[in-house]
Amino acid sequence: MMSKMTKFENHSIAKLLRNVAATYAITNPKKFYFQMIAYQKASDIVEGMTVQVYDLWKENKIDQIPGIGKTMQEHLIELFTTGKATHFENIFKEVPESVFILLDIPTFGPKKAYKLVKEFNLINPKTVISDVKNIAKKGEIAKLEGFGEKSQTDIIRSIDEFKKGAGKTTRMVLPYASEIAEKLINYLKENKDIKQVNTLGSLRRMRSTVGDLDISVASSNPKSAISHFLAYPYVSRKIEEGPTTASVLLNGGAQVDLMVQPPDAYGALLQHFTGSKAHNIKLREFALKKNLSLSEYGIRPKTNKSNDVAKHFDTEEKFYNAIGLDWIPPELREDTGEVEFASKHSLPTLVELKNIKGDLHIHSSYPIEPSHDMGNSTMETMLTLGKKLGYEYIGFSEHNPSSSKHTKTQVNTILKKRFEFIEQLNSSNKYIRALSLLETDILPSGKLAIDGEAFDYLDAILVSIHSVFSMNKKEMTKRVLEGLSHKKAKILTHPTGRLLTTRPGYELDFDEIFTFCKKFNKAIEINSWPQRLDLPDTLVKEAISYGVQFVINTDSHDATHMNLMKYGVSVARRGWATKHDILNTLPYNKLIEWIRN
DNA sequence: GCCGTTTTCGGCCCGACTGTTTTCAGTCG
Repeated sequence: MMSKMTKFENHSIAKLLRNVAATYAITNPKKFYFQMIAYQKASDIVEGMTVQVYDLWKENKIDQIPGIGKTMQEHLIELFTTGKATHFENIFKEVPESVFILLDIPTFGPKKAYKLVKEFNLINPKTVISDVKNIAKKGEIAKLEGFGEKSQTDIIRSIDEFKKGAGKTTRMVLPYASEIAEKLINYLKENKDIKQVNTLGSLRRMRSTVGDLDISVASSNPKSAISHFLAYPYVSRKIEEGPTTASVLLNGGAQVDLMVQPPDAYGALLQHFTGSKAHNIKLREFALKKNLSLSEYGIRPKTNKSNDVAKHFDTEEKFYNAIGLDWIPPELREDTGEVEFASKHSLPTLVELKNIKGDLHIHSSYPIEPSHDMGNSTMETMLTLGKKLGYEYIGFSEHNPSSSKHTKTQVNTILKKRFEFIEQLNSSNKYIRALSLLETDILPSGKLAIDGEAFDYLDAILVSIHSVFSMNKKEMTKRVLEGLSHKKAKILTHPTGRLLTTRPGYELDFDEIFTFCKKFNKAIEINSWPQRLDLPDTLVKEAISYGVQFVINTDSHDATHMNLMKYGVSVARRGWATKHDILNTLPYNKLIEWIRN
């Protein structure tokens, strides 16, 4: 089962499309130049999607992916239907499979990979990587035209680093990347020549996972800024160094790219390296229609003479305004319509961390004898921190008491005692309200893990899937909707069940889920836990189009986790959510109306 | 191969850095 699933996952489809582009690059790059670009672009798009192309096809929505036109759709449909795409198989005949294996190694592109495979006849895909390394060690590669001693040692090092896991496809979860970046930024700020430091790239756009760390620096003395950067104690190796850029590998394996510009031209730099690539291409095409050419240096008129000096901008706002656009929040820069909205001055006002008035998914250390993991911090500690964060309410949502280890009467007794304890907390604390909630398992049957009297001690429940992930889409959707049907079930937590970099998620029919939630006034959770960030941003955007509302929660199991809220907010922002889409931006009296109705 | 506020034909973002060259090709973002 797994092998078939894997074959149709986005990552595999992206790799397939990338291989098509590579084949064109090898066989006839002049004739197939624009096909090559089109396939590479399509590959990037698929790699970045959080919805599965395969699912879109099953829902008859495969024609809704920008960058994948009629021809590619036909090939993919053939692939999904029959297991192979004839056109792709035919063109792959021109290139040994081992070439595609080498493409996963950083610094290996189509030309280099093909040349090595061809010259040394390395046609075994299972051994090709070690074969290349052995040949390099023997000194054979340096003898080839276009290669030399330096590139030969670079090849050996690239392979070694790749084997250690520093590949093109390894990504870090956002909060982890943010932490590494913050340390580096604090270090960079120690230098007098560095006026301003920013995160760029997917880190600034707050994507759920981040590949390289991109950092920009405003400085009138780039040389000093770059040498300070290269002297960072945690650098394991310099990758490259130029007058305005430098790249290094850190000890932990993360790559950092640094860009420097003087303060008066800093706006264009920020814009360019924040990306995304697709956003920048859209932006430049938009500007070209106004006869303007954009680059990381600024804006110049599009003429045949290349000696025009680019007009500089100190801020990003001025850069966007100069081409007739409103400033676009980084989270929206994915080429999903933001340029059109900015040109019509109709971008949404995105929800912000400061709009959040409470957190409804908190696991305290209250002895509830739960079915799953329990929290580390007391309710009192978490309420105190909640007040510090400016919250009006905290919802305690421990896992339901384990049903295998307790009788119904015991469960009722535990929940009753907990309810009285929470009431007592509320009577002695007028600054922040505590709600009695419960993260309740939806059992494979669709039944909830508690019933009857237990509900009398709960303001509402959050429902979730914690077992038997392998059900098919239809069964799983039925299971979730049945659980969500209970009058007190108000929030569906971490709806896809994905764990970033670990496991995909279970299958759900989100058309049905969203329609149901809208009809019965149920909310969907945006879970801020670093490995979850679930519901994913693209599904958030889709849910909003159904009119579904959200609650952004941290799923804290410790008081320190309560600070993760900003990452959940970033998911909402990437899904184009305003504060009106987020229920826990409501003040307590409004929120409790929704909870109780 | 994709796409549409000059277009269903005729365009397709813009530049940095490295290594191998002696003016450029390859890779990357």
